[in-house]
Amino acid sequence: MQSLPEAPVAIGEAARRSGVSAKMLRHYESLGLLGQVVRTESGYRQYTAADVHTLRFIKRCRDLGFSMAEIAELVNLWQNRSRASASVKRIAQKHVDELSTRIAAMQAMQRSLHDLLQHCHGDARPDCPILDDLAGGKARLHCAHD
Amino acid sequence: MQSLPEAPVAIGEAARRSGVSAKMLRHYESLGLLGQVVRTESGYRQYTAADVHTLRFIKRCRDLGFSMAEIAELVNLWQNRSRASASVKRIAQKHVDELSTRIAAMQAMQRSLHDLLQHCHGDARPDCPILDDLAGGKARLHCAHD
DNA sequence: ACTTGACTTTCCCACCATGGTAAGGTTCAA
DNA sequence: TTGAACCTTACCATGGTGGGAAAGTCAAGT
Repeated sequence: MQSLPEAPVAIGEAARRSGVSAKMLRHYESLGLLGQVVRTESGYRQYTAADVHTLRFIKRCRDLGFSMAEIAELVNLWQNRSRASASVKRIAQKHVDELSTRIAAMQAMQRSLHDLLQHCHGDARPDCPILDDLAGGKARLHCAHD
Repeated sequence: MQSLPEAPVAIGEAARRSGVSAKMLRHYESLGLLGQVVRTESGYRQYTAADVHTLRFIKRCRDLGFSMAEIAELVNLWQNRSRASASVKRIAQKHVDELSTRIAAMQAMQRSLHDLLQHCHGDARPDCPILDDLAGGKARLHCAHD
């Protein structure tokens, strides 16, 4: 007999329904993201449909790269009916900006490495412009545009 | 009196010259990246010019995003005169590929967030398309191209 | 010679999000 | 009743870095 969608479920089923591991469910609870999770007499956690919904919310936030601190804020705002959408937008905008910074940093790394790769013959010989550049001794490669 | 560039230096000076913190110098040593670091009678580490050079090599690798495991390989290759440049190129190419994957993932996050931001008025009202999307309840925003 | 302050040593703890494992209790169906 | 599947808590690991405590060392000034 299957439990109705509305009936509370144990942690394994909640994990399946939310796409978050059971381990993480306990962790999120310890972070206070789920409030009070009801227990059975024997101590098993009982997740309501609302809990599973919150977990899916958290999952989507994680997939978008928000930190747990940001997610805690977002969950609070989500559950606060008198929130201002500006608060949400501010968090999201800040995260976008951080992503931009990190993407730019990684692209810079990639450009440098790409240049180095182009100059390395990559055969059995020991001389290697990549190592020369990393060592910083000889003239730095800066001729990606020549 | 300043020490000559060739004279061994203590950890603080080595940190200054390499741009790596003293904390990390000890850590890198514990990872075996520097081999045997000479000590004074009283136990102070003495970094040679070659050590500082290696540290700068490591620093540059870190700046390019290589993992410590990759750096350990690169340091070994760098110090191995009979290396094949192909080995270096392989490591660098793998790293570039990993960077590409991570950049693409972050850009996907950014696109999603960008779409959400465009639909959120961001004022004092509580209704917020960002939260609606994160909650996954209402229709997902997928109209970046409309 | 003594003090002071800057430096160094080792050792332990914290981060963040996640996974693993171990030892033990619970539930349910065959 | 037994065994499988599930659950509980508690501890450890990752990776790269920082912080801090307690103690030893060094150089310069008084």
